[in-house]
Amino acid sequence: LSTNLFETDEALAWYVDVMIPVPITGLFTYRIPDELVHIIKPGCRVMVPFGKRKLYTAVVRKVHNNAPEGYQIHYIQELLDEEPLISDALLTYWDWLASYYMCPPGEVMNAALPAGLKIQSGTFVSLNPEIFWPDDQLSETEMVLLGHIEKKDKVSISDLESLVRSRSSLVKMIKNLYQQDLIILTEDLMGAYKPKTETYVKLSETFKNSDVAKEQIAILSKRAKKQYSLLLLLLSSPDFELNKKFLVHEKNVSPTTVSAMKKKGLLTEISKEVSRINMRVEEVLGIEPLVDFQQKALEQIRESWKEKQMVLLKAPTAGGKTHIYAHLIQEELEAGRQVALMLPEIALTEQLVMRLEKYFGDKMLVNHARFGKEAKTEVWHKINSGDPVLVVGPRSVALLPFKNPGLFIVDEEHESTFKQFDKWPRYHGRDALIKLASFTGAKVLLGSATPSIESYYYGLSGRWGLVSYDERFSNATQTRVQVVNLSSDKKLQGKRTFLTKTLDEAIRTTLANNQQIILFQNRKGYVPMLECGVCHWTPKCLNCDISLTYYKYSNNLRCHYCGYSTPVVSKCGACDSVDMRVWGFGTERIVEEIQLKYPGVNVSRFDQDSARGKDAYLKILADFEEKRVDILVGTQLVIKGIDFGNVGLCAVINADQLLNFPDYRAEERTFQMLVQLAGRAGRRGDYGKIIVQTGTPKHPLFDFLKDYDYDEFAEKQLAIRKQFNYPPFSRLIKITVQHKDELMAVKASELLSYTYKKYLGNKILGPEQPFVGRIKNYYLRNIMVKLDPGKDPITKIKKWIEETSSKALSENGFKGVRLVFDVDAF
DNA sequence: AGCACGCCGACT
DNA sequence: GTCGGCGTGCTC
Repeated sequence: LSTNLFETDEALAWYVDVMIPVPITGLFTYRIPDELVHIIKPGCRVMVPFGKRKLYTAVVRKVHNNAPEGYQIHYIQELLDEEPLISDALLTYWDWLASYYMCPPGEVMNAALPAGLKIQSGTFVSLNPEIFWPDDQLSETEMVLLGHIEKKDKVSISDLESLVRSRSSLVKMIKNLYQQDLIILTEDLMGAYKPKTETYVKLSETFKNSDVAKEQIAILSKRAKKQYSLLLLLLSSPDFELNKKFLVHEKNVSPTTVSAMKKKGLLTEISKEVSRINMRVEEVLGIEPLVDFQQKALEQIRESWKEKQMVLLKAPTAGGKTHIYAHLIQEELEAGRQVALMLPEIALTEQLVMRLEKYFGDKMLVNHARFGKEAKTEVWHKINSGDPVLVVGPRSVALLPFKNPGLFIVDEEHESTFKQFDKWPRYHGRDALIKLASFTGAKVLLGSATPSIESYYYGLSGRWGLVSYDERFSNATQTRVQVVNLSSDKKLQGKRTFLTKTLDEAIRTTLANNQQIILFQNRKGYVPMLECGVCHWTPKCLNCDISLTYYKYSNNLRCHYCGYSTPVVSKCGACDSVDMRVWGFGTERIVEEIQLKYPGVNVSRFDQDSARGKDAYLKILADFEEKRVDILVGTQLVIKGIDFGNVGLCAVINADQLLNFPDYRAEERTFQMLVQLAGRAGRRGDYGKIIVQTGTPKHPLFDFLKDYDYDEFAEKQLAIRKQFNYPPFSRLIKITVQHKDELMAVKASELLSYTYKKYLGNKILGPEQPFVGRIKNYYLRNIMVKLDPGKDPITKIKKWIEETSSKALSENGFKGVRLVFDVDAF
């Protein structure tokens, strides 16, 4: 090598900073192998060794030649993308998500990249072919393991985990087997995207010669009728090839015919990559024309977009928002731009999705959690390619790599399920999409019958466009609301039933009219708790500070926070009394009482428990739609999932549970739920009725509900929010301090609060014990940060909090403290 | 997140 | 005396 060449290379960039999908804040530096120096760019994926022997997929953020000091640097193992897969714009958006939601960047990457694009190394075990018998005696489990390895030829360590008690014992046994040379360990990559292939049958090249073709046709037409007809089929097909599966299933061609002709060299079989998405290319229907009030709204939306990027559409349930969406989507697709439609729970919006599929056919993709990892990877690639398509999906559509988006729609924008609260990144799908729109220039349309108080405020204040109408389709009528006082009904005083006289009569009348009924109770299980009639002792979860819910069907007690379950107790744990009483009503108990009270009536339950499994919810809904069920009892699922016409009565068993929820959004959420529930009744012609049972019938919320006066309700709410400085007038960050030791949780949270207050003063509230003070054996304390969006440097403060928290804890000797930041917490 | 090291209680 | 639990620290 000449000295010159060496010097040239020396001047080039030799290092990369990469992000790795692990929950660690910060980037990691690797050395670029010489042959890749010119090629690696930010946005490329690379394989890097990280930690003990594991290989991870990392994304390059920066290429530089500042040699790092103080640690042994490793080389990039492999380059996965010749050209950057992640665009600069997308990387900027990831950075925003990480800093806004106070989340490690690696976790954003983890959530935003589908599994098929995140290859990892894993250890695989196979039998050593040279050794047949162990030196030592092996344990029974070790023999089982060996048998399993032999059967499967090559198994990943994680596949063996199910065969043993614990992971650590598995590692021990694997080590033992390895030391005896009985097995071979290899490190292999796993998780890579695998394209789906199908077999095609193609005529051989020899047929290009028409003489050969004529000759074969002549031979086969006489002697082999089946082969002859297959030959004709292929000759009349483009490229002389056809899908084998299609031939076998649709054209009655037997595989033997194919192989016979293959033997003669007349045709070949080829494997072709096919798409997992866009499978349903059914007949595409035209979108129905809009009626006048929809048309007017559409024009107002377009008008607003001329000045403002964001438009809020407030339109009643059964007001035909979907048609307006469809027309707008159509326009964008025709202009060659991408569109996203975000829906709260895709499983419950099957009807909407099916309707849209009819309009947009193969231009529509569904990003469903139920789809496998490969299909999701294909959706990701399709969006990343910039093709003008519509993506419909839950909050995670906000993490897709849009290239040329024209429009983002968020339906039911007030829904709290758009906020991820249980894992990183704790993002709000709607808000993230709004930010993405500001990066990409896409227009945004938010739709709801009962907008979130925040959105409505932005609409009213003119920051966003606000379009609203009250018209519904002529055959849908407004439901009449009746509020029933629970505390005045004497029978209910003893808590033996949930049926007030009013509700009972309404149920009988509705059944007599051959109409269906929905009963809403936001509690699953049989009863929320058991209680000793003597000393008031209650069985509690071992791991959480919450009373166990009693399930009669499975005869056990369960914790809704950690999943702990235990056989039902018949004796009081404190005083041994056998006088255990049930307390309150869950959906199971309501179903039971309805069955007793109205014999012969078909009752069904719709909650997370009964709708478990892939198609269970579809079955429940179909039964209800086809009137095999008269009364449907359910949790929140019934207010989202039901959209058919014969419901004459909706009833809320106890609205106080919603209303008394300890957070500033309780009233807003209750109002939204009740209005939505009301929208389920009386959709086709007849007047529907809604009954709300409550202990506080004088609550002003019910007056707004009776008049369907969202505007008044929202204005009242805004006044309260302003008075107590809640969003949209402030921004909230909830910081949860968790520790296995309660005293440590208290001390750590006090230290943090004290530390924050030195800089942020009265913007810091707490620490205080949350509603459930212990979950999964971790004691919890919450600290709230209340910031002023107009004055406070919020981004800077968040960064400061992130840096200061861990520093303060380690400087004061705290160990084992877990911190969760939840920005815009619900 | 994974993984190893190291410390402590429960069994041969 | 060892096995196996999990708390702690580190990863370019």
